Amino acid sequence: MMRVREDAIIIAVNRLLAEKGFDLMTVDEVAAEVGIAKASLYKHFASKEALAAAAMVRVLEQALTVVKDEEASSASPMERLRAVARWALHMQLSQQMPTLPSQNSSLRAELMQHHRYLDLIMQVSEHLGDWIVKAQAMGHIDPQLPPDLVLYTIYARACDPVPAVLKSAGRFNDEQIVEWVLATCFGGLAARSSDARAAA
Amino acid sequence: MMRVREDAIIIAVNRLLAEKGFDLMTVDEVAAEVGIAKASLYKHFASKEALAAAAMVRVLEQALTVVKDEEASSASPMERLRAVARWALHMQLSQQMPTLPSQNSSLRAELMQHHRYLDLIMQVSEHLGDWIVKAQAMGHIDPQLPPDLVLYTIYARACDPVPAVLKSAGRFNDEQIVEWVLATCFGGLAARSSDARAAA
DNA sequence: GTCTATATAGCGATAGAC
DNA sequence: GTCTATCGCTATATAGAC
Repeated sequence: MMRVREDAIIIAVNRLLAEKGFDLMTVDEVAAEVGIAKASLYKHFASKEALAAAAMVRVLEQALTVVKDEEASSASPMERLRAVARWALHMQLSQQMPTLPSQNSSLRAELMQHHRYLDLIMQVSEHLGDWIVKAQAMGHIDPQLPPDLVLYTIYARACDPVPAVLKSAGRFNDEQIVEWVLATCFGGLAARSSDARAAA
Repeated sequence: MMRVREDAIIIAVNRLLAEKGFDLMTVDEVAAEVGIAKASLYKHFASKEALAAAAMVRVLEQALTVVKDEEASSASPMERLRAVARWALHMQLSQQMPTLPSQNSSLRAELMQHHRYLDLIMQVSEHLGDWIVKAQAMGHIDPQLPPDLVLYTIYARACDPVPAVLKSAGRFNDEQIVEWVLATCFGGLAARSSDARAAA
């Protein structure tokens, strides 16, 4: 019962974080969206930062599910990385990816003490990191790039501003935007030899 | 005299925007950094949004200078694009690139009415857009990518979170970080045929 | 646990003297 | 134009009744 209510709260927080971000989201809005009083909210979560942390935990749990589904598939490490990046881009375009400002120190402090958050980040990172080194060994990911750089670059797709800008331009639908951004992320802006063949 | 004072204000705003972002920057901090009273600040700029707009105009003027320097050089369109992206990454890493939240509506509304800001954005975009189509015609930039996608992807390097994360990891210096991020932006994460040769 | 009502504080912006 | 002092508002968080 209490769990159901808290789920509703987290879903509302998630939506508002995706829509306006942490700084512009107000606790009053969250309470209004859930349909309860603000004081009741604070019976479930100690602070605004705790609300954001709970939303991040939720999306990381979803991410871990996606990761484990890929792990159980027959896809190659490179294909798995693309699949996770594709999922993150879809989440972002459908306003379901909460984005937190990396600059807000009070929020960072709370997240760094949130054990479940840290544990989930570590679990996801370990799976992705494993895929990255394997994909590099197979020659699918550039073996000269530091694995951390590859990992952060994929993580950054979750808060990439390009999809939203492309969407507001209105010339592409969500599927097309995701594929374009994936193409620039993994393929780069520069032409490849295969591009020359395709263009010819 | 008034111009000198306003320059000092804009420089302070620029630094604070780069450090904490618009929402966490307070007008009191700006006044303290400049060394004047807050009320005096408001004699020069009508609002906090106007302060941010002035900082954006300043950095866009610098960007336009970089663009025109490249235009006057003998570099190829592709090399010019790389050079501008490199400049933006250096500005970001040295805490001189003001980053504005795309979600803040009051700020967006003010910027969309700021003629000089819009004019500068347009000028820079026209130069970059010209280079992009030329680089595509020369086969240096993937001709299958929409030019707008390429433009936004390059603009996004100015607020890419990856450089700061790599820097905080502490394993690379600024020069190396810039080159790694440029490599992923233009070359992509996936291996190229030339990578296979280099790795062998 | 839920509510109404309120405490507390920070911030953007202004008044008014000099 | 600069200052001190303050207004007015909003937002986080809490008190206390039910």
